[in-house]
Amino acid sequence: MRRPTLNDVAKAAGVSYATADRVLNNRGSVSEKSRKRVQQAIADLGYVRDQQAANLSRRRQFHFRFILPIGNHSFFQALHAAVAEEAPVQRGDRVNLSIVGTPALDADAQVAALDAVGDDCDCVAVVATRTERVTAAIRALDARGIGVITLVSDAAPEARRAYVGIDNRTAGRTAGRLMEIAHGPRGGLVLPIVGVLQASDHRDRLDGLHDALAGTLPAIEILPAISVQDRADLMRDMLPRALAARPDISGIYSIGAGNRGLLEVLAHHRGPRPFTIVHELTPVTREGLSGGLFDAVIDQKPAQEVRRAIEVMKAIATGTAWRDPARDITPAIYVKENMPLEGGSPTAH
Amino acid sequence: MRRPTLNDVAKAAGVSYATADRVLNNRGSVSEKSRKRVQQAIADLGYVRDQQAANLSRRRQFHFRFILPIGNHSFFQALHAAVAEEAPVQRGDRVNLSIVGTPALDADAQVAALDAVGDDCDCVAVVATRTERVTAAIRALDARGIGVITLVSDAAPEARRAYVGIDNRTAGRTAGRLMEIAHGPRGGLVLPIVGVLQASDHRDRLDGLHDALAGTLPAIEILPAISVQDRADLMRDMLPRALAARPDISGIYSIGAGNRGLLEVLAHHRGPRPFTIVHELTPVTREGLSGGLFDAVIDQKPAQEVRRAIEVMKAIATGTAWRDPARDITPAIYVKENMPLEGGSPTAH
DNA sequence: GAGAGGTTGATAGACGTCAATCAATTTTTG
DNA sequence: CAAAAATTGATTGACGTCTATCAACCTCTC
Repeated sequence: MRRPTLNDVAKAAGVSYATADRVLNNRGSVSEKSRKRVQQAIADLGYVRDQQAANLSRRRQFHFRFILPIGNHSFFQALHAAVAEEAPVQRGDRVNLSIVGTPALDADAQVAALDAVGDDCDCVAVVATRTERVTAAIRALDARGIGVITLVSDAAPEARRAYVGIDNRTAGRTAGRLMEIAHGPRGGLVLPIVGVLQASDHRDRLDGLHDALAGTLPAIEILPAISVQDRADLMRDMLPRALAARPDISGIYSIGAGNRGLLEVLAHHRGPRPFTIVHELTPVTREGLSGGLFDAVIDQKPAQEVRRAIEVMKAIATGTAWRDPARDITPAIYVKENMPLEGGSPTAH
Repeated sequence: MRRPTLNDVAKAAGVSYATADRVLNNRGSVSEKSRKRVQQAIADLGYVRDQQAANLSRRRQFHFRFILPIGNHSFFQALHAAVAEEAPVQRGDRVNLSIVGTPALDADAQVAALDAVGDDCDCVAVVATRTERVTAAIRALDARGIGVITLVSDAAPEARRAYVGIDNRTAGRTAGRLMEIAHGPRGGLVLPIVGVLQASDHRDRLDGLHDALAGTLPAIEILPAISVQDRADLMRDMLPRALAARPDISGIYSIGAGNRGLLEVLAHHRGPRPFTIVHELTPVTREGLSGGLFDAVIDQKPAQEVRRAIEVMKAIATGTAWRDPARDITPAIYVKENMPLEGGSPTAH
């Protein structure tokens, strides 16, 4: 009934504990014969190393660092909160999380944060911009034996060990598909709103939108994107003019932040309301959904991403295999009805 | 740098290890003064019990049993596969999973499986039908000190410790919202297809659909549901007649299984294709999405549910708090574009 | 057949916690 | 104030693995 220990394996193989250990952790020298017998015994008994005892004995502590943008975007705040919420839980499992904030979009700050990572750190997760310097800093860390994964935005695909986050082009295509569904057999005109077009994730989403709507018949046209710098005030300023200029706008795809402004503009909008898709489930976008001013939210589920990132980092640190995060991290679609409950604290018992 | 141990706490509190231990695990008798000082020291040092060492010492093994329906539905197979896939991973963490299959919808078999659970089992997850007998069996297990959670279908809400799965009424409402989006300013006629209406989850989804479409203007009407017993052959048989009887059907909501048949019927359907929503991401529904015959899939992400279930069971077994699963388990909406990649094996390195 | 090198067995002390025991001390009670 | 009860300290042996050391053995080679 009890699960087999390495001692059981050794007995079954007819060798000493020491030899079984040498095979398991391949150290020392072992004859081919003994190796075979031990491996056979492991297979026969279905032995699985007790990770917890192993970690204890190795006095293995994991130290993972998250380098996250700071800013007043709710999304970054949610990401930050997700990491902070995991920290105490993970501590009980010998995993220590630390967070360093950098100003959003500031590559130099990101590089500095990467360079500042100490040698006691096992793995780093960074939300970075795609820059030569950042790539170099990631490579430098890797050379020091510290794996780096990218989070949310896949900067430095050549240097990072893994990327945990959605594919933004896919997200844009998804938005396009929803637009198409909403337009049905009619044509239409979609206004994309970005933060800055230089941001690769915004560009990717926009490209995805174009992918999805290319060749729809009757045509759903896409206006040139307006850029509001992720700021609600600019949204309040620029969007009404865009809407006035083209009263036939039938869809809005808000690619970045500043959705508080979008919400207000839509609330005062006269005439048929454009079908509106926004990104990230935040207090504002929740409000938009439940109030019926936003129709769909495309979300990347930051809490889930953080948990996934920790899993991958553990795998990297222990040298075990991991599942490709791209497999299960896809943009989620929320409408009013399937929006998850907010917050919620642990249920006692 | 090193994280504090209980020994450090004891020293800081100026008491012996034994006393600190008595406070931590509240056993034995401790004076109020000592208790205060130890708790203060715990807070000061930020001590967190090392779960892994604790489990090791307690020689704590968890045994969790999954009682799952067997059947040729891809969804059940996916659920089964998800548990099987987690098993070896969890073993390394002292968690042993076992699976027992029961014929779908067979309450007696479920009761038998519940009754057969041994005392070495710490917690049970069951996909059960809602029946008095099942509820009684769950209560009996609980009385023996074995917690039971329900999975996928919330049978026995009064007796189970937790429910891990989507709210089916919410799922139905979500489908209704998508129908509304797809119909835009036009009215329409939706045909719901259920397995058996007696199944409470199917009934809930249908109710949800009615919730969401009640009062739409212009009206989206809902036909009486046809029942295909979750069988593709009945689907092939009954659906074409239903479609022929009402050529103005503009939407199909397939609530249960048998979608292979639906796919074939739609492939041969003449005239404008109804907007089609199905449940569960399976090989068939994937095929339907990518081929453009299905428009949306509502999925409950069985793999994620299984992981969540294990987390909750661990919490129940250790007596710690858990987050309400309802918080993050909501029906997912997939369209062609955001459908996750299938399968995928671990990535080495 | 002596020495070198490869292989094996036995053993021991961590790691942090649990669970238990026993003696010593303090506090409470009658 | 003595006896009883409550509290405390000190210690010990698990749990399963890691890591290291040392002696013993085997198989070559020169």
